[in-house]
Amino acid sequence: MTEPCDRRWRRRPDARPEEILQAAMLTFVEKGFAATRLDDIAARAGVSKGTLYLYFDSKEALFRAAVQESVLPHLQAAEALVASHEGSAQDLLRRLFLRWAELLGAPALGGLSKLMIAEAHNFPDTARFYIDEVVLRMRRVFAEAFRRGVRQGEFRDLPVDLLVRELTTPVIFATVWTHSLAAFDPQPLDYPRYISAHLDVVMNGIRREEN
Amino acid sequence: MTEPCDRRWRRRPDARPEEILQAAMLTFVEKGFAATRLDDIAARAGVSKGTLYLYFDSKEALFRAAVQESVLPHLQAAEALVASHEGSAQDLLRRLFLRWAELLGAPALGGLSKLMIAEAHNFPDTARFYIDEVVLRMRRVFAEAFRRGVRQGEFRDLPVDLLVRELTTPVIFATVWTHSLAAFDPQPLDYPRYISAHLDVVMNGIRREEN
Amino acid sequence: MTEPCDRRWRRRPDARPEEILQAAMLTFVEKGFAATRLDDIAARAGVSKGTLYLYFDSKEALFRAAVQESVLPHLQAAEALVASHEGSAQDLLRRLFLRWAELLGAPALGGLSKLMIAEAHNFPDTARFYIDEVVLRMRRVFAEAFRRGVRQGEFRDLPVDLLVRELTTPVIFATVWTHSLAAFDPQPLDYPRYISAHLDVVMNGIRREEN
Amino acid sequence: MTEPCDRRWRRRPDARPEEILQAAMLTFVEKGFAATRLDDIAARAGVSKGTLYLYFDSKEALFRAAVQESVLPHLQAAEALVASHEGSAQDLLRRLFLRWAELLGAPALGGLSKLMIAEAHNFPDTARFYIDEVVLRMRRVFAEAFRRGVRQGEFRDLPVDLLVRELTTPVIFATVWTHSLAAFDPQPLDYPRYISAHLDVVMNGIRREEN
DNA sequence: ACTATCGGGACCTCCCGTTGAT
DNA sequence: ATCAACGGGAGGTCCCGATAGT
Repeated sequence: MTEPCDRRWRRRPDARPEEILQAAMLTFVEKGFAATRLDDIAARAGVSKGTLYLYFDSKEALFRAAVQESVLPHLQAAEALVASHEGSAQDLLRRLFLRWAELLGAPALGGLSKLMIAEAHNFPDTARFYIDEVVLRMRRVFAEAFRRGVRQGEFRDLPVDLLVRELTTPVIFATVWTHSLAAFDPQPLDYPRYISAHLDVVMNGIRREEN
Repeated sequence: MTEPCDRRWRRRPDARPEEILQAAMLTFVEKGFAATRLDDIAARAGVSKGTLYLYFDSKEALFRAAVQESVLPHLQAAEALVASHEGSAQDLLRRLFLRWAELLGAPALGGLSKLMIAEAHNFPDTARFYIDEVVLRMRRVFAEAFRRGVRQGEFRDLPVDLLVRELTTPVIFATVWTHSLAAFDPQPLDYPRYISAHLDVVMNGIRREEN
Repeated sequence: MTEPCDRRWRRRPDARPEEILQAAMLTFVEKGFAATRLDDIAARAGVSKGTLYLYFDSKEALFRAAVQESVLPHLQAAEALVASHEGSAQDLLRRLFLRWAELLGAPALGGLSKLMIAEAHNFPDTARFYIDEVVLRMRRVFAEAFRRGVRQGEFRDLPVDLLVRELTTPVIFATVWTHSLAAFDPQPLDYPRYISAHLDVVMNGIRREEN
Repeated sequence: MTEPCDRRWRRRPDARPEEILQAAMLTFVEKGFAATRLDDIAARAGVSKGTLYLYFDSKEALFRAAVQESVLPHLQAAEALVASHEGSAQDLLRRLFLRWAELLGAPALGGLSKLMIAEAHNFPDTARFYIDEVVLRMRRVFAEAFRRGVRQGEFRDLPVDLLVRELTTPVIFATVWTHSLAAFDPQPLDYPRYISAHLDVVMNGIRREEN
């Protein structure tokens, strides 16, 4: 009966913080912390500048919240996948990697690496959090998948730390590049093909030759 | 009457712009464009803020000049090396790569990649310049060295573009990481060993098997 | 169906404005007009900020109402006492003074002097009201008591205006001091004793010597 | 030769801080801390708002500096007068009192009492400083003059603390009143006459009857 | 009547670019 | 050429008053 569309604003009971965080993350990724104005974030979130302060104490608090909220859910999902997976380690590693690479391909999460690289020096606390709770945690997830493959006789017994880096670093760099200089690069990167090729190389390199 | 040339305490006016550019580059790399204040740069260069405006029209002009001045000389040196080199392509490629990697290991130049990645969106013109006059130009230098090796029968005939990327990308990413999140990473990267190992892998992969 | 009158947990709506005014006065006295936030008042009154606007049009209207409401009832009581008193003028003056001093000793009314002194410049209309309807009216009450004593032969025939000031000024200042700097004064003021002593001095000074 | 008057601004090498403090004190006294805008102070001092931050870190720092700078010189002068005075204690006390009362009659210093009374609750640290370094210090100066009179047989041996309060309190209150509600009081106070009369009463009350 | 939520705007703070002066 | 001092203005922060909804 009622037509709420005409009202100047409607209450969005619980979606507001997430919408704001999403808008904040996108803008921080694009411009960096110092260059983004709260007006930008507010406009993108469709709210007023003052509204931001109903949910976050300061620009910096908003920054920290955006970083944390954008990664933690996916990390838990990745850990859950490793814990619940039954079957070959090869399959687990493939699924883990492809899902992770797909997430990093999306703007919000993909730009996060670039953002943290750019702002690490200005926000050491957040950088520490990012290293400890995102980078190292993700490395542990992949390492566990690797080790499981070794235990099950699928993979060769290689140094896990180096393997994890070998697997993840190119993806992260491709993501960073995509969200920064790729727009000006006349020799663009075909991300999906790149991901797929890289995965094949690594999987081929670690598979145990069964003769 | 006065002989200013001999006095140690007298800075040669000619050196001023370079000192300022050096200070600017270091500060921009650390904090990013928006977060660095001109007073920071001036203090680091040992001059007053007003002095900056004797040599540069604005903060942005100083940014552009710092980016350009920090790379152009080395690019010319690299191109000259390729042009003047006599001997095996293997040797040329090794020298080229190691010199380049060494330059990127130094703070001023090493942070440039991180800086451009962080600010590409805010300074599209400078990003375009960086891509065209630094990235592509460097790729051409390596590509030329590759092709020479193929012509001379030292290397296999592989797709040059991919080889160049394969060779350079890990170095750039290591540099970016070093100037950003590496300070918080408990699993640090041994840069020289990493460079050396990477070079060996690539050189081994492209060398023509002579049986 | 419902019987709201008997339920203890149900605030009587009639009391709301008074509770708000009380909270407003206490907060204004503590912090001054500009430094008190409407949220402070609302929290102290146990209501939401929006509720304030059901009873008062603006922060300034609330300020004016708080000033007026906190004094007018007592002024009427004082005038009624003078009008209805039968007996000696000495007794009237004593009772008038002690009751007045006791009122000013309470936080709500005592801080009013301080508040008006602090805000007179910012609220000339309210200051004028305060002078005309509080200060001068109170002076008239005391002056009437004085004059009655003179007429009845109890007091000497002294200039009334000066006597009123002599009687009231120290009390007002003690009140102002109590609500401001007294908290930091290592030599505190014993208010009741001070009041009593002051009254005795004045009464002694004006009493007609009957020899 | 040069006509500096036409220039948009001239450097005021050392007078700037004092000019700003003077302007700040006058504005704070008029409006209180929260209601004065830095624009007001800047305009009154004839400088830009940004210039204030060349000399003071924040609005609060400017407030504290204004309070301290406006009283400390006069306190030192008062203490020096007591230390250097030769002659009767009566003369010393008269000169001390009249000079002090004259200072409090001027707007800058006179309004300070009102300002501290109004803001004591919001700035407890500054209030403590004001009590310890201004109020108590001034009381000690007067107490010393009293005691000297007692020692020299000029004054009766009365409780010094009470005498000091008896002497100073009416002046302070008159000052406070003058800078606040006096503008609206139809029965104004003749300050010089009031000061003189009050001094006579006290001097008469403490003088030793020599029969 | 009452509250949660929000828009709008003022003010403090800070920093870029300029001016007066050496 | 160099710098201290300064104007101007933009952005973060905060709060009053208004709105949607119960």
